[in-house]
Amino acid sequence: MNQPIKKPRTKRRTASKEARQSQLIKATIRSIAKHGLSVTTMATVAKEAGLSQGIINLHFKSKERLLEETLLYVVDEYRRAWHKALDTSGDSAAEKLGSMISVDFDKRICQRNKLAVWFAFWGESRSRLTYRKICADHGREYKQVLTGFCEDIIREGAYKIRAQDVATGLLGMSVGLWLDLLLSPAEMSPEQAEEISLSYLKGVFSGHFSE
Amino acid sequence: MNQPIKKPRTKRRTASKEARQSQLIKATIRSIAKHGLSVTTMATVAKEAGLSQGIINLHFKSKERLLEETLLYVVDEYRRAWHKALDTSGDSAAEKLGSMISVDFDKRICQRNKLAVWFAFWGESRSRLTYRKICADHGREYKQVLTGFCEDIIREGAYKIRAQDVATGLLGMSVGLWLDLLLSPAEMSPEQAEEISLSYLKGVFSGHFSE
DNA sequence: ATAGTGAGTGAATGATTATTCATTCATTTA
DNA sequence: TAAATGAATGAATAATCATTCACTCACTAT
Repeated sequence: MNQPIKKPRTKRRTASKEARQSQLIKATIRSIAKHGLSVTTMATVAKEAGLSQGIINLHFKSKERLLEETLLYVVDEYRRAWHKALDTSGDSAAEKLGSMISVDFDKRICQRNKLAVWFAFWGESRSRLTYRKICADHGREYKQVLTGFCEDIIREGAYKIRAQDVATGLLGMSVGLWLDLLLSPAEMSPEQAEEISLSYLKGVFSGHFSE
Repeated sequence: MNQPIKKPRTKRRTASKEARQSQLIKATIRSIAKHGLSVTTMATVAKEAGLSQGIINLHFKSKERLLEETLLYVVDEYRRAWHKALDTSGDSAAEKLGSMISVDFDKRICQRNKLAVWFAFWGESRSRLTYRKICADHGREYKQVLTGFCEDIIREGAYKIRAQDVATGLLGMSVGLWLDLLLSPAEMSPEQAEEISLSYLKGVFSGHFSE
């Protein structure tokens, strides 16, 4: 407190642990999107972050941990987004379902950098227990909530279909539409994708979603 | 022709170019499924094939070419499968559509090793033009055919939905269900997956698919 | 049989990469 | 102000990897 005047001639070289970790995770996301997971090295991440080689091992123990934390970050951001959407949406099951769909195609969630991370880790999941577990844990929770709303709607409308099947199909369709957004952004927009998902819901729950 | 009797004391050490290349591609598929693409090395592939280090550079110029040929192999196998299914299925658009779906969940096509390859390359596609092009070229053809049948059905049934949207949604759902088969085989079977896809078609084309 | 052909090998090479650590430097504490 | 702290650096290290190539071996043609 005794140095009120101080020219910050150079940029701050130190930052809080959390800020640096977040900075490195975001750099990892960009590196995976730009170079692919198998060409993402400590060097590409450090360069992307504008920091030095050794800093990743300082903040994360190893490259592997950095990658796990990156996956966790993306999964958790998605999880928080749909939890929040459920909190602020209308009370009916149909409205809840609709708000979950719209999160899938929210610009923040389905931006290409993030989608690249999802697909990169799915591609490695078969051989990496940790990745598979992170994805499976979230997927289980998500599908359970989705199934609950479908059950309500089916009860209300006496539809002849299994709730679990609709939930699985809906989630699956989001994954496939995400792939379109990732690989063919010229031929697919988040708005179109959301419309396609809604048309599925109109098809199976005609009494609830046909405006 | 002058040596009718010959004890093959050791295994044949030479094989035709095609046989070796096919052997190496299949070994690559197993390696990607077992170790993941980013841990698949010349050594893991050679070991999986039961051959020596140098043989990959002999038959394919580089690791990169081997990977491209592997992706092409899987894509082409899938392409041939649905072409063949269209040749042998009934004439109506609904039957054609149904037979394309059943190819997606044919044991030969959706076995986990193959699915691991699809997702591994999708994960790298953003940063590799060659992979992206191979996937996009097939995807375009597939979706075009699918859209054609949807147009026929929509015309026949006067459904209020865009053919392209159904085709995109259907293809997307297959991708998502493949992910379930890849990551959670205990909770998803090809039969269930096919049923879920069909329930989507029943929803949007109720007059054509409700038995 | 013998020479010739080319598939196949695997040790050697050079490039890349994750990790370590002695050192530097900004900031805080005394 | 001086000492202490710990964030950050980046050169050095050790490990891994793709590629090369001189050589071996199976098979064919003469």
